[in-house]
Amino acid sequence: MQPADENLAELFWAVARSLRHLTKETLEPLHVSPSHSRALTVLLRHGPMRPGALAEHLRIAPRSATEVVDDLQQRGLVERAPDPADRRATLLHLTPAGTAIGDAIREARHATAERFFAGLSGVDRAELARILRQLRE
Amino acid sequence: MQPADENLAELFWAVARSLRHLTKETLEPLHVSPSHSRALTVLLRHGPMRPGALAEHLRIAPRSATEVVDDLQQRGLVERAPDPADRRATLLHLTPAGTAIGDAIREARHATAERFFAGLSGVDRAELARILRQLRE
DNA sequence: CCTCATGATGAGGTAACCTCAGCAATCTCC
DNA sequence: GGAGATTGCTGAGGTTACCTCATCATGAGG
Repeated sequence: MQPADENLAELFWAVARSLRHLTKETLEPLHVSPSHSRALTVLLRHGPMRPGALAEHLRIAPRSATEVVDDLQQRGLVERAPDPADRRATLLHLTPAGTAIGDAIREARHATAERFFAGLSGVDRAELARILRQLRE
Repeated sequence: MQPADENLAELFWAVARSLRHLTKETLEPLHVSPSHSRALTVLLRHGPMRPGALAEHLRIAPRSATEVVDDLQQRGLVERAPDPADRRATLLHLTPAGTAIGDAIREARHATAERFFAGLSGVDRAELARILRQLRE
């Protein structure tokens, strides 16, 4: 029964690919790249934070977060403010425009998930969630 | 019950991330990048083909396939031969070294899948496969 | 107050893609 | 049996999303 496992992994990646494409499609009209949308989502969810913390959330190097923030700031979606607790640090916070886009991203993602998993029965969704949760450990 | 769907997508991505990391780890000792390993796998599976066909399999632009082939050829894993059927075209085929690495990749992938899905019962694996197949349409 | 750690960033690099342009070879169709 | 469009590959050059290493200011502990 070994070969089934390789197929399971392949199946998984095939599904991941569709979901990624669908998500990308949904996010396209908002004109945000995947990496930017991830950053905005983190900031929306967890509130103002330092670039270093953002990097941790995104699992990228601190230097790379700087770059993402540069882009986002240039587009007027986030702002850098001095951190009152530490004069080396800066605090990132969303501008109103950034919050708006963040909300739109959240909604778009939600709609995508809805559409993607629509073919599944309620029972199957629950099953899938249970199994995935187990795989995540 | 809407929010469950967003969680489902997130869960899915979390699991995808673990699987990707595990796979990367397993493939590391072979010193092949993900994109190279994908190309080798395709060639191993489907035999000699033109760069254009390889590009289709990998879902990348033909020009990008040329690049992958350049790297692989430089490492002595694939060779370009003229296509007897069309003098514009070239046929790619694996060298013995390329075949060896391809086999090693296949085995490593298999072992990874085995390890990753080991925590699931046989029933759950079947369930997961069934649901994923449905999502893939 | 000196040393070492930490937060951010400048400089420069890489992998894996892309488009566009150009050159052969082939195919189409009159 | 060409003229013209099409196909197959690749050179040139660009983009995205990362990376490491060096630098500079600030902060914390002996």
